[in-house]
Amino acid sequence: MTLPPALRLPVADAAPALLGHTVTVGGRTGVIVETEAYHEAEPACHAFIGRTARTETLFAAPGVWYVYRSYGIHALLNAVVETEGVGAAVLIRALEPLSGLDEMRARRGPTARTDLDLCSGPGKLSQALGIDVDANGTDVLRGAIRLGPPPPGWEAPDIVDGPRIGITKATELPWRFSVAGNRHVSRPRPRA
DNA sequence: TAAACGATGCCCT
DNA sequence: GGGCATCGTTTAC
Repeated sequence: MTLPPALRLPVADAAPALLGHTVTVGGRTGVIVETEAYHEAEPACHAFIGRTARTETLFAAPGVWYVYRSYGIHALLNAVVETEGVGAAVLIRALEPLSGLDEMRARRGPTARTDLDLCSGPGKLSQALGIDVDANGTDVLRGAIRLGPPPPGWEAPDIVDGPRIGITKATELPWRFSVAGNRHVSRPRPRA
């Protein structure tokens, strides 16, 4: 296994390039259909304040996960990108479930009414796959959470961009990317 | 030691 | 489509 080249791109290019890649935990796999880019130069990124105990992972070499807790409840999964010493990461916002659907349903519980609810949000996909903050800093190729290339037959999708979700700063940047028309994105039709 | 704050999700209309 | 619950972590005193 070799590191996906997308992880070494500038983050605004890495985020759309990661669409179509797979994330696997145990026997559960999903295809990335929605991402957001975060970079230390803009204030919405955790790395904007510099290196702290919390943000240290963001400055690592590409090839590790940055996992943190949001709203005291949800674990959010990011792939660290660019180069060592630069705080940049791609937030994985939604997956299209590919295998291990039964266990995803069991982990999500009865609130997931349909399979569209399994991984259609950054907190949801972490719960469905079993990702927690103890995976922060782990390797994307050798750790418990595996990043893989797009599955056979996957074709380069049409990509829609728009403003990022749930932030109050730098909202003018069109750094949210999703697969056009995919039903598993967390908020369809980002620009209407 | 204490207060504020979310890179959200869920339930209700 | 919109409003609110929720609680660990961070940051300030």
